[in-house]
Amino acid sequence: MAHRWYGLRSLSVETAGAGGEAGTYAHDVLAVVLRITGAVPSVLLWQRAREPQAGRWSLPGGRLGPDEDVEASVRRHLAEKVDLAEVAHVEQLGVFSDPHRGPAPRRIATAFLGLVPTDADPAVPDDTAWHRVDRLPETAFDHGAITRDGLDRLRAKLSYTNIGFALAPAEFTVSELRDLYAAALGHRVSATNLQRVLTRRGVLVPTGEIAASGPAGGRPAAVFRYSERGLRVTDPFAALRPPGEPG
Amino acid sequence: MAHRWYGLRSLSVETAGAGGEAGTYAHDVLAVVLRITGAVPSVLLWQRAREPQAGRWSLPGGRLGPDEDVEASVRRHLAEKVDLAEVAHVEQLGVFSDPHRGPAPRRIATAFLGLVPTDADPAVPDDTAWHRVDRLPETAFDHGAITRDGLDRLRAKLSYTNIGFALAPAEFTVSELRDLYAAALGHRVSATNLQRVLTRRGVLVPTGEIAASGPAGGRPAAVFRYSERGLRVTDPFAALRPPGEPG
DNA sequence: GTGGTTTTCGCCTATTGGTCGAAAACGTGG
DNA sequence: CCACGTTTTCGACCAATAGGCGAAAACCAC
Repeated sequence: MAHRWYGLRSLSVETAGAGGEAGTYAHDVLAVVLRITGAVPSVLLWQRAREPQAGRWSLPGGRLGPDEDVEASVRRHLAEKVDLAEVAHVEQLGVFSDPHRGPAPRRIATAFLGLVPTDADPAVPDDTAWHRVDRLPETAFDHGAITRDGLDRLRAKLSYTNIGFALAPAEFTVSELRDLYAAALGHRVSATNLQRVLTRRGVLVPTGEIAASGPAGGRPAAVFRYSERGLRVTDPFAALRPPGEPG
Repeated sequence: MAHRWYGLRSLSVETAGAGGEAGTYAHDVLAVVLRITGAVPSVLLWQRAREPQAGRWSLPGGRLGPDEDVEASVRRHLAEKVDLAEVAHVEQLGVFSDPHRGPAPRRIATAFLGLVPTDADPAVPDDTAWHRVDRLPETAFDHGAITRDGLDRLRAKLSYTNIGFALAPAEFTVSELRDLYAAALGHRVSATNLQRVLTRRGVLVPTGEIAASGPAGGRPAAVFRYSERGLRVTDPFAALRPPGEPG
């Protein structure tokens, strides 16, 4: 029978060297913090000063503390690298647990995705910098793969949620938002379509203001904002919805 | 500065009682294994024989071993409760890490969703049984909430992926599939629409065979199967896709 | 064969998304 | 001050998807 261990205080009392008691593991939290810079997303990385992997770049994070859950922990560790108030959205990506994802002793990591609006440019410590995701430096451990997972998650959610609120400034024109989406998605985006889709879904609302016209002339653009500042799934998204309900 | 600990072999050498070395935690894997039984989904649970929470019902799972990642681990533990060959799909749900989700010493859990087709009726140990999700017994720890998370994930994915392949038999009629979807989603489903949507997406293909007609007469139904036995996202699902590409 | 039952298929409509081009509203330079 | 380029906005049109409904098809039982 299995599960005998459950509820036992200590199955094994041998001390497994410096790695902690057998069957327990250090648990880390990591954050893929993304921000649109110019025409591409960038990720927040810090450079390791010492072994292992000295000189390589790591995702922000740290060890899970005894009195916090993983989300509280990642927020605590993030606060050491950026102003938490600038991180507009945080969600869990998943667990990375390959026994050989780093040197012994083994570490388990729960990864998160964090998003920072373009108009925020938080100060960062000396060892920390934004790196374009299309030109990542040498990353430590599996942090490159985790970064790609985070970017994939962002791209997927841009199309069926209002997650753009966490990348955009509080107010913006449709053109600015188009550039933002194009940078995040990695392909051109139609401003016409973007505006229609997002307003029809109710995620974008006009403020009524008109932006000062750009440097090269042209018709001044209307100012919009996201109707909600928390994550919401907005796609109809459900073929086979309950009969009689609107799409 | 943070992250000093990273790379240090042992930050603290004090032994934190029976809970393992300070800063390390036992890591469990848990599985929400669902199967459509009759008109509602059921979840595989086993009844705890001893404290803590003796008599309550738990999700299958167990402790993460030193040489396996969480997915390998959950498969290994599941094999003690059901024939793994009957579990058609496994995916990660997320981490549950509330410091008070169970009695001390603290345990972290990575939860998975597992799906078993209706035509499989795997033998289970004496302490283990299927329970309708609308009539859950008293569950241990946070396993009730985790079960709900698993069910939510299944319902969401039914509408925009081919995940039904993991619930349905290898071959089936549209009516059987409609009943399956209705049970999983908890509301009526139109057979007309189900067939049209799933075939247009290419997830359902007719085998060419005709099922023996049912007990009450009626036109014999065509037999279908899923075109693919692995998970694939099938919804167009991307407003704002690259220009010039088909929807 | 007649009636009841179940499945299947063809129309019709509504909604969503994509493309295109015209009109609106600005600045600039002659 | 007026023609021109530029950018934004809006409407028209088209394609694809999804839902609803009812007729036709194919079976069983009597």
